[in-house]
Amino acid sequence: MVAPSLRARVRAGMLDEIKTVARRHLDTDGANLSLRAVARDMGMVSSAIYRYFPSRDDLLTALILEAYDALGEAVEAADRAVARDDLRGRWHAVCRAARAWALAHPAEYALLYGSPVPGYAAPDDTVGPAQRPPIVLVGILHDGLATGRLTPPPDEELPDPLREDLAEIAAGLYPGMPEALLARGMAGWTQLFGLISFELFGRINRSLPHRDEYFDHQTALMADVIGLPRSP
Amino acid sequence: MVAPSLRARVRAGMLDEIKTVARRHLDTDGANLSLRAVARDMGMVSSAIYRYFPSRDDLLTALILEAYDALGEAVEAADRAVARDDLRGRWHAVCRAARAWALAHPAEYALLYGSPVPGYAAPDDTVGPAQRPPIVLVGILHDGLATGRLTPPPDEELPDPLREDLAEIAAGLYPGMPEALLARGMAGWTQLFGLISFELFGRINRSLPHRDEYFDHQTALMADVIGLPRSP
DNA sequence: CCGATGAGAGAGCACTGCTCTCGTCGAGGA
DNA sequence: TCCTCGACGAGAGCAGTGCTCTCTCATCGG
Repeated sequence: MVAPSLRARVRAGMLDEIKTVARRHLDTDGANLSLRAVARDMGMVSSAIYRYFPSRDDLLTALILEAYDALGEAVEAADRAVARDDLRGRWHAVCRAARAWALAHPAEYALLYGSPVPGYAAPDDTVGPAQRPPIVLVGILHDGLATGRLTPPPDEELPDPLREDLAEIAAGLYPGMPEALLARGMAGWTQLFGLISFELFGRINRSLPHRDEYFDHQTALMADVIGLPRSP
Repeated sequence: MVAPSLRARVRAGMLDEIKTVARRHLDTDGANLSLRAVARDMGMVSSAIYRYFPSRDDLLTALILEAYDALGEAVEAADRAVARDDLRGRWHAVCRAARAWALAHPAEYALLYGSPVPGYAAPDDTVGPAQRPPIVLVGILHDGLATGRLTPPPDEELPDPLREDLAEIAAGLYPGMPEALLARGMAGWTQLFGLISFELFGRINRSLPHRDEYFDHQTALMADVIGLPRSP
């Protein structure tokens, strides 16, 4: 491992500082991030930023990538902190961690799961980190199957094309997972995302002051749907 | 009813035309609507738009209001077109109508349910139209209760504060609706929104080509959770 | 030590939302 | 019928944006 030159280290520091300042602007001003404002905050001129990021969208992409990883790390850490065989506890921990991260970083969450920025297409680098939360959720189901604590739902009538799609997804994660169970896991993930988005984008607050309880109840409902056992 | 003056009629026509052109721009360029571009398309100068909308945000608000009403109308029409006692049929019709409207008007859907435009606060006029879809969904539950076709879920252990919140919401819609059932209805609404958003914001297409089947299966799953009877 | 390279500054372009002013023209009242 | 007031559109202008180009200077590698 060769020691990086001074220039390289300074450059890495600048990259970090730009992203930090940009993240701060994101949290206050929302998604329409101003490159010039970031540069101004750093005592630089806007054109200097282009030495580090070829365009504003690239800066956004970097922020999105880091946000995906931060969310994924938070979710995985929450899962790790619970005993492996406490399936329902893991489920709730993961859901709460995702919500907590979103509430703590609303602008970044909006960047990840809000309406796509027009004219901006997320590069392929993002699909990996983006799948970490749902993979954790499905991992709980897999562990439940493996230890026999989770009995898969009765094999309901799935249309063949859908069954094949689900089987292919399962093959990439945990081969042999029953399609109906995977579908329910995805329902849980969709529900989790919908819950957080509703809460964050302000379509629920008015008439539902006790949001923690509501969130826990709704995620518990999905845990029931999936069939996670009640007590560890 | 007094006949509106020529000037008033011309003004109303201009308002409509501006909104129409703006909607067209919305569908192509996304949420960052350019007032100047709209004016250009109408052969006007940008400042002239300000005779009709005091700011860009007000134009956006008008579009949002109309979009809420269009979605609400589509959903209510779908509900009306099904026999009242076919609860599950109504549920699916409403869900499909919402999805179809969203797929047909992605930019407007993003305006309604995507990340909030920074610095823009939706005025109170929007809460009414915004609640039309969930009210339709809950109406299905209410009809099911009234006709005895829907048996409410066992009264699960709801924390008291949550039960009170739900009771208050129920009081404003259908007094006496069991809180646990209302909660499941809201879960269905959250799920529907999450499904559409995932599909529209491109976080699902890659690995799930048969989206119609997936959507129907997921909404059927929520119909099961709510307890809607299988056949009419 | 010296040339190549990276970094920052500054000017400039096309664009944005928005404000202000200035003619013009139509509708309603005297 | 005339006249006044108000609505309307045009145009210039301001501050801000992303981005490009050029110029200068410090740093690094050979």
